[in-house]
Amino acid sequence: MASDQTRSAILAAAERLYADRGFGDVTLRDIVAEANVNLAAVNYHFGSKDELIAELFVTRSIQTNRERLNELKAAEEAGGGRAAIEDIMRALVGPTLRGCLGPDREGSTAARFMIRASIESVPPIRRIKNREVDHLRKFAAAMRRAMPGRDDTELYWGLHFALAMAHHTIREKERLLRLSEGKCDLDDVRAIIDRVVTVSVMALTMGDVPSKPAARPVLVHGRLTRQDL
Amino acid sequence: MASDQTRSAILAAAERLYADRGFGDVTLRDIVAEANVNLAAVNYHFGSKDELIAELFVTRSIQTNRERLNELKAAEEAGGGRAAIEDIMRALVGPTLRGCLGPDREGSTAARFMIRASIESVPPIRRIKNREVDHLRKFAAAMRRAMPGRDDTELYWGLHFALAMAHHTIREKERLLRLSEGKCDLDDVRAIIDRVVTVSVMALTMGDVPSKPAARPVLVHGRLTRQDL
DNA sequence: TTGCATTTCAAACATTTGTATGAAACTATC
DNA sequence: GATAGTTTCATACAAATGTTTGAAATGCAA
Repeated sequence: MASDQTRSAILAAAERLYADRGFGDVTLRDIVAEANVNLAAVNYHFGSKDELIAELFVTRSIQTNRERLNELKAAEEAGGGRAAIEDIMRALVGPTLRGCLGPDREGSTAARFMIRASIESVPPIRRIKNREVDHLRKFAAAMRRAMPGRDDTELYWGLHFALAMAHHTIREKERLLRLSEGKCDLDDVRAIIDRVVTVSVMALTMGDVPSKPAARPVLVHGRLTRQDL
Repeated sequence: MASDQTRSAILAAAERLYADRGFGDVTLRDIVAEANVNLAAVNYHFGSKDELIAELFVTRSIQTNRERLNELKAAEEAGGGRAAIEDIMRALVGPTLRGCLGPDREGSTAARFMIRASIESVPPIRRIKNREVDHLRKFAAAMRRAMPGRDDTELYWGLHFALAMAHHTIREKERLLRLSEGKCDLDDVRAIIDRVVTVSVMALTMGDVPSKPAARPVLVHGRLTRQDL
């Protein structure tokens, strides 16, 4: 068997098993059994179990981050170098939410894996997440351009809350579903993104002159209307 | 040694070690060494390692939940049976945030333990968290009374987002601190609670007639002013 | 004290786990 | 087809871990 096939088989099997049963319950022996390869193959190809997990997570993270930056770039080009704050937030939370939620994603191994990675927090994944700060700074910079003069602190809190809503929705979607007795539609990803973006923008602009209704973000961009919520 | 002393010593040592080093890195042998008791004492007094962890978490959870319900009750009594939505949200996120953040809490074992429990997600703790839905329903009910006529879906999303911001702030406080280069003050718990409450109420009321500026939550209750944000 | 229940203790158990080894099989190049 | 490099494989290793055991110690009531 060609070397790449074994590598790929391990990656695929590992992602599937981790997605289904979580990191705590899956051993290397489970993985190699699922992949139909020898136990030693994991250490031969990846060095260690942790490096295997890291590679799985890095691969998916890079995909998401690339999508985010693509969306951000597109929004900035469309706005002539300065994107609207709403579009920036959309670029931030959209890829993550689309990647993990939605009816078609139910069967997606990648989606389930990323949800697991979000819920459980194993050392190799935590190490990678810690490097995410550099990536987020690009969004902070874009936000600063979109809202010049605004205090940086407000900006960071807005960014933080946007990620909070997105990740918590992914993490706790089962609980929200149970709490709301199915009333909250976790499959309508577009609506969820709109919702998160709207609240994020509200949080970011809440210091704005309250006497001018036109300054309200929901109205400014016109994309979000009441029925979207 | 009296039986209770051993039990207490194990609980205290376990909470301290879990708080400092996380669930993944602490073994029963570490705990009994720290507590100066015999290895078998854990299984004798608690049955299993998981039951020990469960007892630790349940104890702290009950404290938080009780504080939440007390605040809710106080708010409802003050409002003549119907609490203001802002106070309900404050009762929801206040105890958790106060319990885990703040300069004085830095050295608190309980606080660090709960942060760990929020970050890592071990099976016994996950099982307990799943039962939290019943507790949250009481807040959903209070919210329903505070905002009659509003669609339940909106209400659940608001509740969900409030918890999202609170828990994510606890979980990711280090990252937010690093991202903002210390600009976000994670020690000013009162300000953080105000912030989370304000955004939550905004999220809950954002469907309200946008043409009437007076309907904006920040202005309605008057307690939150611009300098709070 | 005697007797009974509770608690402590040292030691062993029984797995499970990731990793290492060294030979065998395979592949590609000359 | 011989050789060198790569990959696979069965097996062993070594260490860690939660749990159990049965005896010893302790506490307590009669």
